[in-house]
Amino acid sequence: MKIQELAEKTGFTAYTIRFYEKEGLFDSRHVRREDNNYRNYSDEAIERLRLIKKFQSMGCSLVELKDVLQDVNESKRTNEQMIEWIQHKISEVEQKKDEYDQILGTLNWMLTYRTALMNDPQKADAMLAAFKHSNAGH
Amino acid sequence: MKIQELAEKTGFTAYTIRFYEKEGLFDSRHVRREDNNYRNYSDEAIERLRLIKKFQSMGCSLVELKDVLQDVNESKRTNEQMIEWIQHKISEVEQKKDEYDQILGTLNWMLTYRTALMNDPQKADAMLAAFKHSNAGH
DNA sequence: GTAAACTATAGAGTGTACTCTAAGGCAAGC
DNA sequence: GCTTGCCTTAGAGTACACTCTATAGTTTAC
Repeated sequence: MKIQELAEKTGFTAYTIRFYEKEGLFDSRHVRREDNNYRNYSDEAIERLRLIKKFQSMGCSLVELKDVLQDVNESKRTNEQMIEWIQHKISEVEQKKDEYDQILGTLNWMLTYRTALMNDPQKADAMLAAFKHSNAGH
Repeated sequence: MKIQELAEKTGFTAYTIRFYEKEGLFDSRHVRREDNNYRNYSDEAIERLRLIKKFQSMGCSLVELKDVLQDVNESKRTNEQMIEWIQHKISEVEQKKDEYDQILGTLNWMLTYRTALMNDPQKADAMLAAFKHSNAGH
């Protein structure tokens, strides 16, 4: 498929897809050139972009991704290094999930507070006081 | 407390803390000036920075944060708008958590694959084949 | 066969969030 | 009183991830 089609199928712009190629995030499994020099993408390119999106959302830089997504055969890293990296990422993601639970707690507090502010100002004051008190002991 | 102390207590640099002030993320609850023009931070500044860190890790920009963290009294947004924003953020965080579960799935697959590559190459091949097959039906 | 719509490249520009430099003032220890 | 180190500011510089412009070639529809 051509670049515009890939862009539409993945939600990236054609600009971005070319940029990712320049950054070394694709190889011959994903793109080849036609006789007219147009890029021809395989279905694996879709998978690759989905994977990039996933890893990016967990805070991976493009440089890090480039390293990690390389084919096993041509990777600079040994298999042991890769396993180490994956384990590290797994614990990072698990930590992020915990953080998100904390954030949910904060957001729910804010929601309750803002709702009280409208319906029950006295309760809102009490919440604020309780919050300040809970932070007094660190 | 002075800026260096706040920096050490929160893990931000003094540069960043001043930068955040320029961006309007603090108010008189958090910083005041001494006679010598030095910034004097309250304990609330620590809380504020922790909150900034949290919200930032869920993809909030500093501009968005500025809006949201403003005191109820001087906020540009109505309470209703704030409640809407909070609810929106809550569903965003819940979605992110789901995404992270997916990523954990991917990472665990990668870990199993890489381990197999060392100990049981036949299994690794089978995994790769199964993976490609699972993507054939979208 | 020509206009519109797509493709290509190199390289410039943008937005976000820092990060640092330069030049000067203030504070604490010797 | 002087050095060392922290504080101040304005503004420059950096890193990252795009995002677009200019220019040119190719394909498609009429």
